[in-house]
Amino acid sequence: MSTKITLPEAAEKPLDERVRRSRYAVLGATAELLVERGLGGASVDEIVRRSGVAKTTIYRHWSTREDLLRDACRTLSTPLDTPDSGSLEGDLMVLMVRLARLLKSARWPSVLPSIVDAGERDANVAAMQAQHQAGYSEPLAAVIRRAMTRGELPKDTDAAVLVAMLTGALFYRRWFSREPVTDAFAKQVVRRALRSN
Amino acid sequence: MSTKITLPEAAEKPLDERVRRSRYAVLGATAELLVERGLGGASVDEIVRRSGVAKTTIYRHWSTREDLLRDACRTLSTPLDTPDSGSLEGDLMVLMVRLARLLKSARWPSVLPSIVDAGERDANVAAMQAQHQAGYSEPLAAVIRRAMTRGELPKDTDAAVLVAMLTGALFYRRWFSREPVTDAFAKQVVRRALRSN
DNA sequence: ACGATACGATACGGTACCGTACCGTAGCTA
DNA sequence: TAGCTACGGTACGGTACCGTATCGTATCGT
Repeated sequence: MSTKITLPEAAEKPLDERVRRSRYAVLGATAELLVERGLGGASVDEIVRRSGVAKTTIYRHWSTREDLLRDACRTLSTPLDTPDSGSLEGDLMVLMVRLARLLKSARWPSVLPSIVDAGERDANVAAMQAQHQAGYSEPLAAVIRRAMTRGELPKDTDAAVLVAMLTGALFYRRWFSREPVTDAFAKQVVRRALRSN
Repeated sequence: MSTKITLPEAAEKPLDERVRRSRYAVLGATAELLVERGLGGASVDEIVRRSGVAKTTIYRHWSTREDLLRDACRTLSTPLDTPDSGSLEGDLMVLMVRLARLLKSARWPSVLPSIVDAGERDANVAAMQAQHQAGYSEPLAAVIRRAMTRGELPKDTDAAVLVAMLTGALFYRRWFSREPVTDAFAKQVVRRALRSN
């Protein structure tokens, strides 16, 4: 009857040390493999080799390979918080430069194409990925909305269009044209997006 | 000594009818599979099943699976020509709407994520893909350059930035945010990109 | 009509992969 | 310290895949 946490059973158990170790090693190795070789390269046998954990044990913790990959993916994303520099241009500069750097260095971007590809033919993956993507576009949308209430942007501005142009420009360079994504480029995009608004 | 065509041996031979049929069937089935299931789904065995051509025969014409996939990919792209409506906005509207429709209907976009993913870990694929991508961005760049000589855009405009924002906005919606890519959206992007220039 | 050549069918070797069964052993917690 | 529980190793069944070998047959061009 304790009304502590009626949500899921978050951290209920003390948790056997061996379990903790195994899970940690497996998730770590899986994340590495995802980054290096994408979804297709993260085979269970390879995870066994790299983590040093027996296949039997892996299947004691995750009932299927996909379960494991899902869990491992969650460890890869880098959250993006919402700045408040006082001006729209300032906020966008910060966010876009941060995004540009994430695209060059972070682990998630190197897995993303696999996910997008899988999503092309699997609605569950697509939904999960779109939701994850929203985590990155939301800060941009937030500073844009704030600028609208401030009067920095016209009230009828379509935030989604602006977000697509900003984020899209970076993504386009990273994966499609394969040109470098520099800080300077990110800043140019912001300046052009804000011309006379 | 006939100076007809000194280039490669384009269409030199009469070509056995059986060969023509086999190649045609195999390339067709492969293209279908690429569109439906991506690179990974186009296995040789499946191509055999769908084309009705024996595996032996396939390997008589292509020495490896990758050779075959390369050939099949070439049949999938839809060329984009350069319009001349008289104004930059008109040209961009035409191009962007055309691109938006291609993204919804054409065959190539459904294979592209596979290619991008492969390119992430294979420089050859990456180069091929970037070159292919240039085929789509070049018309945009062309009308932009023309507008600069006309004085519709300042001389110091960076065409690459503009191209990335325009194309990127569409691609972003198609693959990352997974929101619809409508004609109206494409037009909004163009209008916003040209604000006060 | 005939000879060269392309074809189909089948079988195979080798690899990689997923997931399970079994069994003996190590390590944690109480 | 005693017993529960997680672990490692191996072996396995089943599938999918690539590419080759072999051999008899059909079809094309001349």
